[in-house]
Parts: sequence; C-alpha cells; structure tokens
Amino acid sequence: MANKENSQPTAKANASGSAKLMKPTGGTPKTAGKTNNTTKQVLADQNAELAGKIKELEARLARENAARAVAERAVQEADAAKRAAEENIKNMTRSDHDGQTDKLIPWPTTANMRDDGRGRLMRAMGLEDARNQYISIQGDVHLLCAQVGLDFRTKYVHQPAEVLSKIFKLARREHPYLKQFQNDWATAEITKQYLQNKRKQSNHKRKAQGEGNSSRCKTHSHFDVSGSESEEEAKSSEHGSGDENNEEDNTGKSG
DNA sequence: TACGCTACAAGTCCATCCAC
DNA sequence: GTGGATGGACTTGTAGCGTA
Repeated sequence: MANKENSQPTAKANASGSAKLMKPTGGTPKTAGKTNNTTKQVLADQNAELAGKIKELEARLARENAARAVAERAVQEADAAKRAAEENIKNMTRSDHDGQTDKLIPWPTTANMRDDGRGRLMRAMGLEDARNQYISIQGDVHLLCAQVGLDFRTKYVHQPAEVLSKIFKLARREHPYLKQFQNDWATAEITKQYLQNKRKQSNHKRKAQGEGNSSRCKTHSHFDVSGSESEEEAKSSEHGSGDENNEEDNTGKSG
C-alpha cells in the first residue's frame, strides 16, 4: 500500500520533471543560466513535495505501528485469557471427577446431541420429566435475550460477551437449576436455538415481503426464490469484528 | 491431507394458539 | 372441530478451523 503511494510521485516527477529538464541542455549559454534557475526552482519544488510526502508516510507508518502494537497486545491478552479459561475448565473437570465441587453437568458434544433425537436438549438438561420447568426456563431465557438487547441479526458467536454473560447470570438467578450446567451450556444452547429461529423468521419475513405478498405458507420453503440476503450477511459480518474473543464464561466448549 | 468438531443456514416437523 | 399462523426443535448439508 505504502509502496504504491510511494512510487507514484517519483514516476510523476520523472515524467513531468526530468524529461522536460534534460532538453534545455542543448540551449545557448545565455539561456543556460535562466534554465539553471528554473531547474533549481523545479527541483526545490519537487524536494519540498517529496519531503512532505515522506513526512506524511512517516506519520502513517507511526500510526500503523501503533495500531499493530495495540493489536499484538490484544492478541497476547486474548491468548492469556484463553489459557486461563482452559486451565479453569481443566480444574473444573478435574474437581468434578474428584467429586469435590458441585456436580457440574458437562457440555455434551454436538455428536452426542445429534444422537439424542427429538427432545434432546430437554433430555440433556435432565428435564425430560419436567417439561413445565423446561418451558419456564426457556421462556425466561428468551425474555432475557430481548431484555439485555441481544441483536437477533447477529450470530451467536458474534454476540458481545457482556450481553451473553448478562443473560447467563440473570438466567441463573432466575433459575438456580441452571447453575449445574458447565459454562452455562444449557442457557447457551437455548439462546443459540432462539437466535437461529429468530434469524430464520426475519429472513423469511423479508423474503416474503420482497416477493410481494403472494405467499402465505405453513411450510415456508417453496416460495423463497429471491435472494436478498447479502445485506444481512454484510451486517452479520460487520458485527463479527472480534467480539468473540472476550466471552467470559461461555467459551469453554470451543476451546 | 484427512479427519473430527463446531456453527450455521435452510428445510422440515410438531405443538400450541386463535379465529372461524 | 378445523385450518392457518406462529414459534420451538430437529435434520441435513456445508464451511471453517484445529489437529494428528
């Protein structure tokens, strides 16, 4: 980038400057002094211009170096946080195995969840016989999602860590039952599912509106031919500008 | 490079609510 | 009671990432 900008003025100077300046050398001695002065003037101008450019580039370099330093610091901090979280998880599982701490229900793998079939989340949460409790927890989590200002257009991993941890905290306070799930995975799963459905619904609505009005569907698949998703994609990728690194207590699974 | 895992989108099923 | 609307949950296919 800098190279490109750096090289441009030189080329320009060569084209407009030296080519013109070289010609008068064949002039008369009378005109030679005048040409010398003009040459000096032109060179001085170029010098000043280049000095200005250099200054500008130096300032830019300094800014970019500073930004780089900040980014590197952030990476180091994220790395340290990750290690701490991993250590934390190790300790949790170890003490879980020793039976020294509260019994924490570990985060089931996706594969495990897939094998479970219908009602797997309820089952995984140990609420297969307490559907009412599950519904109540789910309802409160959904409520909290709206209350803390969760952005439904944004993917789960891109949600701000503070928003998620707020949800987890409030959900635990509301339903102490949720405390037994390692890293609040149950709340996370409910939230994830909720977000997915919300995104899908809003996509669906948008598409339906874009289509005109023609569609009223129970099974919503057969009419969405128009593709107006790029906007949403752009939005969601905008949001994903690095928030996922600072999740407090929910990154345990992926790490 | 192959493999396993996770997250996501899209499609689909199912339960519930509500108007008729 | 029936059918549409709505929302939660599951399935499938795929992309990205880390690891052996």
